Amino acid sequence: MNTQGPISAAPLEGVTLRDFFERDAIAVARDLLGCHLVVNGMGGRITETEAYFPDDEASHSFRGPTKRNGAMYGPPGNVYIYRIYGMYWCLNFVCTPGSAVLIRAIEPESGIVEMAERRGTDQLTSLCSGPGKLCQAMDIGIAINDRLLDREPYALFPSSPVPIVSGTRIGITKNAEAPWRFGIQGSRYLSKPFR
DNA sequence: CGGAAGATCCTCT
DNA sequence: GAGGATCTTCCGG
Repeated sequence: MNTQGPISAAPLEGVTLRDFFERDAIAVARDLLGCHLVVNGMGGRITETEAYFPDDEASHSFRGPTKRNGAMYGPPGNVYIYRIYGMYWCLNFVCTPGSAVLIRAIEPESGIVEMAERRGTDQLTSLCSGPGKLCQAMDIGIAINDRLLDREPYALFPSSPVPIVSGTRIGITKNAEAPWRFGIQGSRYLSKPFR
């Protein structure tokens, strides 16, 4: 676990929540790997992320602000949650306006029993190994959209650098060749292996 | 105002 | 690996 404080309170060498997120989404997506995310007492170590940009056809912000993506234009460190395919939720952290990092997978650490219940499985590697799965496990939905990460029910803790692998993003058709998916090398807790 | 697409997941085969 | 579930959002007409 972390021996430092939350990113908001006891930053990595004096880095505030804003300083951490007010950067290029690729840098943030890489630096988030290994960090510990806890929501409502549930969560773990972030193992997989993806970066999205305003001039990126695959991004919800590509055509500017809408009712759905409003939270993407909130302050750095804001949370953007949206429904996908009519049945799952996805969790994002806002960087610069219209840029965000999709949290795609987590290695379960806290609240495992409750997460397993919500997911209907005891398989540790299946609890949070996908953007929809981790929201279901951690009870993340629109009720906690558009909030800052340094406030309840969120808590984010820093990490030392981890070995990183990258690849193309999952499930998109536009701008599909951009290598903006990142993961912890060798992790068993990914939505899909990197090749 | 209709319709197609969608940053997914599960269950088969 | 393919197909279905499920429904909101947003774009085009």
